[in-house]
Amino acid sequence: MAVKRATINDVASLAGVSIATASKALNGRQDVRAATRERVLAAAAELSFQPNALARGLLSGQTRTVGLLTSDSVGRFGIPVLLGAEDAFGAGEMAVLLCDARGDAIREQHHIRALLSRRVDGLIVVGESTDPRPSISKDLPVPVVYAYGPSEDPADVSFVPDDVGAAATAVNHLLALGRRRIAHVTGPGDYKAARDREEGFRQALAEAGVAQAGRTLSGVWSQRWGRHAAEMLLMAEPEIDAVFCGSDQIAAGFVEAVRERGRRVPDDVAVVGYDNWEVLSTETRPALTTVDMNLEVLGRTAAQHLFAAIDGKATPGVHTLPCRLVIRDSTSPPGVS
Amino acid sequence: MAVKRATINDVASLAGVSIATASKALNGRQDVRAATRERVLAAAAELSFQPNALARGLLSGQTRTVGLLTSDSVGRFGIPVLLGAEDAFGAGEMAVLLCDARGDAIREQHHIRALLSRRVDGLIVVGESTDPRPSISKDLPVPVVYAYGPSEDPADVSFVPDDVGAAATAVNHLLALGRRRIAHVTGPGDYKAARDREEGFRQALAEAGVAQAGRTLSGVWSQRWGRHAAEMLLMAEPEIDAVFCGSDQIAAGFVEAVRERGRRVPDDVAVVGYDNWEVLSTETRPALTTVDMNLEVLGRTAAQHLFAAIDGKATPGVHTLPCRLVIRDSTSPPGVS
DNA sequence: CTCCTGGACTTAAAGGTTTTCGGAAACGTA
DNA sequence: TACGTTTCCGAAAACCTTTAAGTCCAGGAG
Repeated sequence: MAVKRATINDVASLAGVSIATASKALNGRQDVRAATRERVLAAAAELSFQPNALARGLLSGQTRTVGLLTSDSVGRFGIPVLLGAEDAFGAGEMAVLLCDARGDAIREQHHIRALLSRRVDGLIVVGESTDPRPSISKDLPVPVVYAYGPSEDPADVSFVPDDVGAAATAVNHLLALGRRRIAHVTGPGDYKAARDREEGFRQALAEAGVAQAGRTLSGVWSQRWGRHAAEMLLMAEPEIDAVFCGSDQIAAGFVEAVRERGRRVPDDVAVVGYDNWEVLSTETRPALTTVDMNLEVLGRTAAQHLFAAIDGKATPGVHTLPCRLVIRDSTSPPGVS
Repeated sequence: MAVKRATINDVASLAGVSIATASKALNGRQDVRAATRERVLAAAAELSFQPNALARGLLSGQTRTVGLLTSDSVGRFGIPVLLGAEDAFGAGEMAVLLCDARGDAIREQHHIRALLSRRVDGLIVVGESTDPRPSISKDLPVPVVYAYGPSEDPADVSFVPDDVGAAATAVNHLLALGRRRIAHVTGPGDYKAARDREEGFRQALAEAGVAQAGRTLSGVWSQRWGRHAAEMLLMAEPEIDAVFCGSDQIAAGFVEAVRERGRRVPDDVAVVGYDNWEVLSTETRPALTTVDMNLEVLGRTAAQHLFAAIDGKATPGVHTLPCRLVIRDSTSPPGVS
């Protein structure tokens, strides 16, 4: 805790010039003599002057601040997006105002008003799932970009991971390894993520002319369900040689149960997960081949697009961003290719 | 995207009063007639007027905004603290400006300047570990509170979890269950967290007059190390009946290896973890008894204390906050008390 | 010598809000 | 009527910065 903050007035006094000249010198404008500029800069340094962003914003109408509205406190998906966004912004001179609505629409409205009153230049809305969510863009004086969870309104700008494509890629990887009896274990069917991933799974199999092994098993996003599903599956369809799981949690439970049953991963059953949640995917035995949704990239892209929108150049629609298959030992053991 | 923002001037015009009167009406001040206030409020609602926080802040010198400076992008510890802080702030009308320094001192300085130029009312610094970190409070015009990772300067205000006390509580829990051959497996010794937890472990054993089973095993914070340690320990000290692990990751690996060796948890070996990282602690078999550091509470407390500091009433020093032992089946199976 | 040009600097306004202070009207009292 | 008091409202300053417009002066052209 130190002294009073210096204003440009103090700087100008100390340098013996008017505030206008001080402003010009500090902002690198033209009509100021080199010697004068030196004096002003020295004075500013001496007083450790920091221009008041409030006054500046009041005048320019731009705060160089964006609001980030999230709904999933737990942050499993929101946090990477947030980091990516913060990354893109931090590179420049933007700042991020963070708000967590805790899934409550009232609280969300409250936060939106607070952000607007702070005159943010734009808004990023991070969903807690890939299911479309109600739009908030109507009647807002600033542009909005949706990340991970898209807006229901196609006129809005949304960025989502390509779950369908990534699932297909994962299955193609299994097919390329020669697996032909591939099962699917996933989360609740009321998640769009579960439905999309199943669709990608089906598409890839259909394209290859391979039949699905057993029926899709829908449960919850937990290791427990993964274990349970593995036991059921090994009982009902003992000949399966691969499984595509809808999440790393499910996959982690699955490989554990497979091991306990005395079957080998990947030799007997290859397993692919989803999310690349490192604490799970790299710590299972064997480590999981899994889909990384590139959420940081998604967040960064959303942020960059928000810049464009602020500058008036928005490209509406739901943009799907590619995911990336991370190949580890659960499909392709070391030394085998 | 909608129309121009209304100013208090527009509201005043519409209501047929001066801006001074409009301001007083909107802020619930005294000397304005009830009928006039009604008119102003109606006008404000009609124009959906939002006072410009910049102008207000410029005048009052208070932005009702705080900066949150974090160093651990991955967010294992920072995020709950952040959420707690956001919670405490959000209840009022505060907003949080989030900055991630990525562990880089230069970037940190950069962020501090940016936050100061935005005239934040205070700063919360979230550490990535409980190891003391360099102070940034010198010569800052706003109060600073450190959360999770304390400042090196004892004149600063820091809030940290009580690792020593929590470890002792965990061990006392094991002692109360009748265990007497208790081992300790933890992370790298250059982490203060590892040293503190070991100290609590030792204190509790000493107080009970019980000897430690084997030597403390220091490794890394991973499941792999937990499994490895379990194998070594079961070999070297087969008579152990309990283990206190320095993290849930280690504990998760530990119980897994114990199970594989055919020993039962908790019947043969009781296991306590640390962190209450739910994806691990509730999904192991059996679910882990573990220490919850109450990080949300810690964040909330830090935020509340920052309020106090902004109002001029700071209480310097390192404040330790109690943790909470979450008892699950890895020490106390269902049906047994 | 006058006029113009251009450089270096200053004055003043603007941005939106709060707050102090003064003014005016209404009313009661002497 | 004159005056004091209360109640309500408006004018203007203040917060800090940027910028358009204006001032002043030296020097060059005519």
